Amino acid sequence: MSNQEPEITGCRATVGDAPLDAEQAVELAGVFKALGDPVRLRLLSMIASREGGEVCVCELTPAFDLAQPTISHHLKLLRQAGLVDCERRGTWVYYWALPATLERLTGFLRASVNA
Amino acid sequence: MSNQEPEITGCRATVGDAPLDAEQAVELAGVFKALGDPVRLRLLSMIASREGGEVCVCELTPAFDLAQPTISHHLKLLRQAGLVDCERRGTWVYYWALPATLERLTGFLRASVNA
DNA sequence: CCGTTGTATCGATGTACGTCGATGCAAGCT
DNA sequence: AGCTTGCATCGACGTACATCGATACAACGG
Repeated sequence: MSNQEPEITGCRATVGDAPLDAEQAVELAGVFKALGDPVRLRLLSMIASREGGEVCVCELTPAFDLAQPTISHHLKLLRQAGLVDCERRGTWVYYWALPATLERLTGFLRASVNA
Repeated sequence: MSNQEPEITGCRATVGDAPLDAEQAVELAGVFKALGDPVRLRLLSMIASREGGEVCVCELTPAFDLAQPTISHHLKLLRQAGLVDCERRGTWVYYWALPATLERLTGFLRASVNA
């Protein structure tokens, strides 16, 4: 449970301002890769769009035509990317989005729109 | 040359507002996947950050410790994702960024920050 | 305590992807 | 024409990834 890998070095990288150095590119690409799957994108969307900010896994799993371990695996990747975190409360596990990571992505993308 | 696959159905999908439907998720995930590689991210960054908006491939290729076909391959994936386009002018090929696709990504991500 | 339910992990399998050398093609030069 | 240079495509190879069934673990209920 709780966050795992990334702990991304805090700095605003942008597409438009200056070319990314190799290290930042690896970190950012890891997050984008986590979003590069339709199932994970829908999972994140379901989690982030929820009023209250939390969703029970028991609500996420049946929303897809996939086996339970597959959903669990995708949730793990979202966790490792720093996009969501979770907590067990009694029988169920609840997930919520971590806006900081999403902000890093928008910060990177935004600058290119004006470039 | 010129754009290839996506022609993404124009509509603003967001993480925060409502869960993505399956079809939109596939389209968006395809673009995110294109950004899910450090080399492609740096390529896009180099292209988008360029004053004038265009970069010659002859300038991109030597910036990496990779074979020329590899860079060409990554540029092709960026093209297929609708993130860049290119044109041959004489001997050289020039690439530029397509802001519309990037805007679609920021539009999707932005809403979750407030959620 | 034992069965049941919710979730994560493990191991296997097929497919997708990053990388490369070899080759092809286009444009300029001599 | 022939040579050279810039870039794309092809085919092959190794690795990473999405998916699954089986299993393990955690919490609750009888």
